[in-house]
Amino acid sequence: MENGVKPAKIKNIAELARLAGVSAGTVSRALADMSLVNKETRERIQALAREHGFRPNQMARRLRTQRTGVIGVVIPLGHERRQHISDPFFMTLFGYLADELTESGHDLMLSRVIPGDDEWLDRIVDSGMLDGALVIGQSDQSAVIERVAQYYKPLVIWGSHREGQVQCTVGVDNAAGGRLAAQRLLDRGARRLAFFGDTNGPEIADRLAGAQQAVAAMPGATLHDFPTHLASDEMATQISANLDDIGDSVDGIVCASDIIAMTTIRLLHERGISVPDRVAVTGFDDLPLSQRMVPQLTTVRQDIAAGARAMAEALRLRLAGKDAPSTVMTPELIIRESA
Amino acid sequence: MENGVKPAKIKNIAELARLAGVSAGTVSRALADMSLVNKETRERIQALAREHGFRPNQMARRLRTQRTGVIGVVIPLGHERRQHISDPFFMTLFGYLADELTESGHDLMLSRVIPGDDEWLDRIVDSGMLDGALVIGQSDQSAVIERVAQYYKPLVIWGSHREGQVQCTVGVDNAAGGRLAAQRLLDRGARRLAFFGDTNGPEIADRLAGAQQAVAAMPGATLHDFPTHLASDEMATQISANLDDIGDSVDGIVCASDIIAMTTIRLLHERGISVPDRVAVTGFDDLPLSQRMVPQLTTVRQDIAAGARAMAEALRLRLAGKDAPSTVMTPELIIRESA
DNA sequence: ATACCTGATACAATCGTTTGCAACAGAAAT
DNA sequence: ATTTCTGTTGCAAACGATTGTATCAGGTAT
Repeated sequence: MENGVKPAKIKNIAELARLAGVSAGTVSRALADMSLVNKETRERIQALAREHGFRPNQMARRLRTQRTGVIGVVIPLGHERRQHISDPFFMTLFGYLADELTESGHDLMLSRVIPGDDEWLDRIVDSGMLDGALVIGQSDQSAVIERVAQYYKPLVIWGSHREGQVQCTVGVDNAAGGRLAAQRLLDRGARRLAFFGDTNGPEIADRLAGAQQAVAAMPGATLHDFPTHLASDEMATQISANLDDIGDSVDGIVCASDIIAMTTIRLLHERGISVPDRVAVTGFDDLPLSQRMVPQLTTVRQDIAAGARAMAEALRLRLAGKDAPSTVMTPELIIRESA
Repeated sequence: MENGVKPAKIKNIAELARLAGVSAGTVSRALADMSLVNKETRERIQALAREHGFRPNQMARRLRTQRTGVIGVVIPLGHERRQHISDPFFMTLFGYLADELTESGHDLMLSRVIPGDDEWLDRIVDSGMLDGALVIGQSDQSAVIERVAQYYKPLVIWGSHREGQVQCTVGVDNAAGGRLAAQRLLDRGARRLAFFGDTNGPEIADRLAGAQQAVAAMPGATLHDFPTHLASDEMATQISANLDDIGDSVDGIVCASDIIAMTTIRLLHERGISVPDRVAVTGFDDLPLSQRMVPQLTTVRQDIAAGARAMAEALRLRLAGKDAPSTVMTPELIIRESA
């Protein structure tokens, strides 16, 4: 090696075995550092492997052992085809999940799915290349997820928990969150509220329902909801249209996400409408950046890091064959400047 | 099926073959929809597979075909151990990459690596489970990357291009970017500049170098650089310290990233220092959120989406055995409100 | 009647590991 | 001198697909 000449590339255990003058089985055991093989042989083989830069083929290993060490992360884009993976909420959650799971030696595989039929999730969990799967957001695919959850255990979902559900979910109480946001606006004296969000999935629908409850309990208060897409390019034009529609008739806006809130505030600012004085705005998520903007966002906090931890923990339990219940986290109102 | 009874689970091609009364090979070809097998047989087998929810094992398939359809995405955290995957710039780039590559049928596997030795990248590309790899950021690992790039072709790096480099990089001209940012501040009349960023990796070092060039060309202007970590929790306290250090002696700050700029502006705001009137601030990256904040960020745009496209394209070429050169993109100054 | 296609299917090798079981040498116990 | 361990190693069967080659029946050309 001193002259820098690379030894010929070893491509499998058999070749290394021949080189070492032992059998393939012994090499396999030696590389796994099993005490079954003599310490000297073991070290000799390991040294040889290192010298030749040999690493056992993972595909073969996984085929044989029937486990992959890979966790699938899936985002179903059922009702929102144009949404991208680059959506900040998803990316943030994904980042924390990655931090959690790579810590415990797993790899993450990302799949973005546009459900074309009812089999998309089956295809993923039956592909034979995953030890478990995480689904981010139920979109409008709750039924499919529920069906798969009945036969595939190592599956954890980010989303809303419903009574009698088989699927193991992690998420905040979205109705409570919606209530908190609307209540905050009402407490500030706002009475004519609007809701910006796409209610096709259960999560946002719950947030709207919560907001409606709060408004119903306050005599004289009204709430009007405006469908608002999440795909970033459409969002701005749609919110613009919403604001034109509203004119001066609204004094508080419950936004279904921080991104929507951020865009809304930006557009209000452009129209010379001051936030929170003329119109108060609440977000939902408490993304890291919502405290970095001006004005800082009053929002309903989902503790994304804690959520990721809960998902990882539930998955670990389920991978070990144990059962893990759903986690419903309590949302927290973070009062900053926008409402 | 009308009574909802699930047929017994088929677990491999051989069983399905027995059930269909044909050989395993025929089933394999039928599922691949090859015209070699009779149309009727083919459809019968496909129907049978669908009915039993059978899907071929991907591990076996990949072992046999020697290709995996998986692209590895690696972030080396050499000089910045505390940085998380959840870093917004990385997540944004990763999102676009995912959009690009899932489009062409690839899956993405994420690995976060804290280089403990010089073999971390070898381990990844030799693992036998990847068709190719993307490395995000060179950190202080340029030498390792360069060595691996010499023998492993389907490898594309996000980072700085240096003369004579073997590795295929995609990235902006960081020195030019640094120059643009500093020049903008000088053009507004600022003369006592500061640079916030961690110059251990080549990218940020280049940005600083560019800024220094611009300042050197302007008589009477000065530039002082302050090391600033990227890990989000440390960043704020460190910037705070920087600002204390600076006092009133600075009228323009070149920040090495949008996140640093955003945090800096926030902290200036808290101290009652108006941006851009008292101190002008530039960012770097042009993350989607930098136009959503108030004040909107004046920043040096790296077209992350275009970068992702270039990386995907270079990788596709290299997967096909062709050669692909490095791409150096021209940074663009985006003038908004902060400077 | 023989030779020659052609379309469809079966056979068997292969990908590179892991792992239960057999084998074997040398030492200790009888 | 035979038996019984004990510590190592080799052998060979999985794992579940893909794919080049052989086979074979039926039809057409000679």
